[in-house]
Amino acid sequence: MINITLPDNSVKSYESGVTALKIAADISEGLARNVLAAKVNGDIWDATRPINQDAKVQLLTWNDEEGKAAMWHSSAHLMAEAIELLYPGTKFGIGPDIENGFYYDVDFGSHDISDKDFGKIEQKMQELARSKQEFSRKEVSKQEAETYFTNKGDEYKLELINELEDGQITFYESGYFTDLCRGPHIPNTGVIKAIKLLKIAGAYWRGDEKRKQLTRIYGITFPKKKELDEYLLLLEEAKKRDHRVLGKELELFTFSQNVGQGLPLWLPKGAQLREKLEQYLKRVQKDAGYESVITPHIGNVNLYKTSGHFQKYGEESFRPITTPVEGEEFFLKPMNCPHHCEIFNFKPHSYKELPIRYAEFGTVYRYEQSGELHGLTRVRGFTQDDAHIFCTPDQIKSEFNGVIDIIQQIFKALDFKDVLIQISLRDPNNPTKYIGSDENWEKAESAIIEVAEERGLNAKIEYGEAAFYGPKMDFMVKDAIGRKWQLGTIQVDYNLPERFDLTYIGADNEKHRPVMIHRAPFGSMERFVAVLIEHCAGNFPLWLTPDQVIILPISEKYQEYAEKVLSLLKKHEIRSLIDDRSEKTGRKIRDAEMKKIPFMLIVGEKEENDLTVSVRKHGGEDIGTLSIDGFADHINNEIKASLQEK
RNA sequence: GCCAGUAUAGCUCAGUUGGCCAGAGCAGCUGAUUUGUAAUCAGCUGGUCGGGGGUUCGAAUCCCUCUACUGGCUCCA
Repeated sequence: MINITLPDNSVKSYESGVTALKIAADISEGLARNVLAAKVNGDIWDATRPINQDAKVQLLTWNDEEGKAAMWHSSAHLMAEAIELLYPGTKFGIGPDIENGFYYDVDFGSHDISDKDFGKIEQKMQELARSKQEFSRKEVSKQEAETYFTNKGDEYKLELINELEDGQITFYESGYFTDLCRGPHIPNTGVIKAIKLLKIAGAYWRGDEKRKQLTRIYGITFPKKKELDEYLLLLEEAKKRDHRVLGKELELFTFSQNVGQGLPLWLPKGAQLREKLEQYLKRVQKDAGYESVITPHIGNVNLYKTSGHFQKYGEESFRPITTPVEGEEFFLKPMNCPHHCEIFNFKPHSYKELPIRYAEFGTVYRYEQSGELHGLTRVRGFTQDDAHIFCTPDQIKSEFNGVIDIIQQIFKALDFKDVLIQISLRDPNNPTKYIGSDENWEKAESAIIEVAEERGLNAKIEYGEAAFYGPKMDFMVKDAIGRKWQLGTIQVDYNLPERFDLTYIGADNEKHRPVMIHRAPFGSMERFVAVLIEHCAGNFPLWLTPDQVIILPISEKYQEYAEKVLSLLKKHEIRSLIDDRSEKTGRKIRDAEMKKIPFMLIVGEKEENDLTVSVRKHGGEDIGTLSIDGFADHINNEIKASLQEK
């Protein structure tokens, strides 16, 4: 007999070999039907796997992340089985569960597959699911595993097996399909009720560009049809927040084939918004001890040879600009740092001056691969809210703190709540690929980690993700459909100070090497605005929105009064406009609502006589009638409050 | 760059298996209307069907190619 401890700490005694499924059945029949997997002493197991010793057991259902994962992973197998039946000879790569659903990488061989084939595959999956195929786990020797897939002729699985240790290999069999798999899986496919294949894409085998590209099919499944419908509706809704859609609707930015791929054109309203953001950050930075610098958009190719960027990126950049002078070449600047290094080198520096902080909204150009371009989030010409801090190694920690203050202030002001923070450190297994002394790296890495701990940041540490020149901390925010985009970044750099021979004179009257910190709280104006649009669905904070107020005269008779209101609001620095079309008020309100203008001021006879405005907020809230100055105070107080409480 | 898909008016989209001068709604323009909290009415303008090449008596529709866009992969100083 063994003791099973359940999450409520109750202990039950069972025969050795009991399964989570059996335990569930003892609690209730319904639970047994819904149990997808189980956590056994912290590991996720099949609900059907025998438990042979005392264990803590937690039953996992669709309501648990791990339960969903087991279901989706099992769905990947189900899809593979359907594909194998429909397209004999297909070879399989890997098929994991992901955040929303699953995928499987497959090599269809001579079959041509597109999304037009989804219906057929879904149908087959449906059919197989209904037959309630059970997943059976089997431990196999490396030899057996190799024999199986050699016979099957699947070189991908053989490659995976080759990297596994004998004694650790398991197969899962369901219906006609046997896969190399660690598991766990759901008891049977019967719980998979709703199936949707979502997208098809090429994916390099093992993520290696030089290897064969397999066909990746993404899908998602649910235990109820209704949940699938809800999920698809959610996706539809998310698409309405897409910054490319809203950017067009709200006239913020556009692209032109004539100008070029990935080169955004900011329309007046977008430019207005961007300027507000820039002004906001400039003020914050001034308070934080930054100095503005301005540098040109191009630089002599030798500058980038010094920085090392030419050697690393020259080939895949915009081609150099030539001049009438033989052999003279310039590069469009792909980053601002080399220019700022030259500014630092303008004169000798004392340790007493450090840290020096040079800030510039610097526009840079990078020839990104065409397939990488994406709205405003990935472009070829963009403006970084860049700054470079030159400091001593001992100042890294306090400078990091200062930059994080700025980033958090910004994210708060714009109401970004789900910010993922990543700390990228050296790969401990590959210490030679980094520049800079161990001592300095050690100092910087521990400073970053300490800062994160002291501030209680929920930061994820990634080893091996550091740049060759230094560790970094990145701030990421998700877009409407859950893609992560890096916005703020703070990077330590030991490389450029070396290459540009940057020095300062220390208290010992000797030359010392400063450390350089690159940082950009927004990341780039383009990407930040894109994510901001998706985040607020185009309903920008009042202080930021291009048009704050629209004045709606009831009829032409009140046009003059409307203009008077406009000019008074202008004096209060409130951005307003008048809808002077010969339309009914209802129509003007509707259009203003769709333009997402925060305040609508309806003016007619009453208002003109009393020198007031009737205020309607975006969304329909009626503020009532206010004097013009009263309204101006109202709006300015609202702005002040929203920026202060942050 | 790679895989798959898409491209019709400023926007959103129709356009059957190739067949007369390519359609709608919205936007725009003109006129009427003078309007009180989410669409007033009428008329009009607007497209070399992404570019180029081909097949055909005939191409928006089929084929090739280029370009751009979408979803992924890879990349991201």
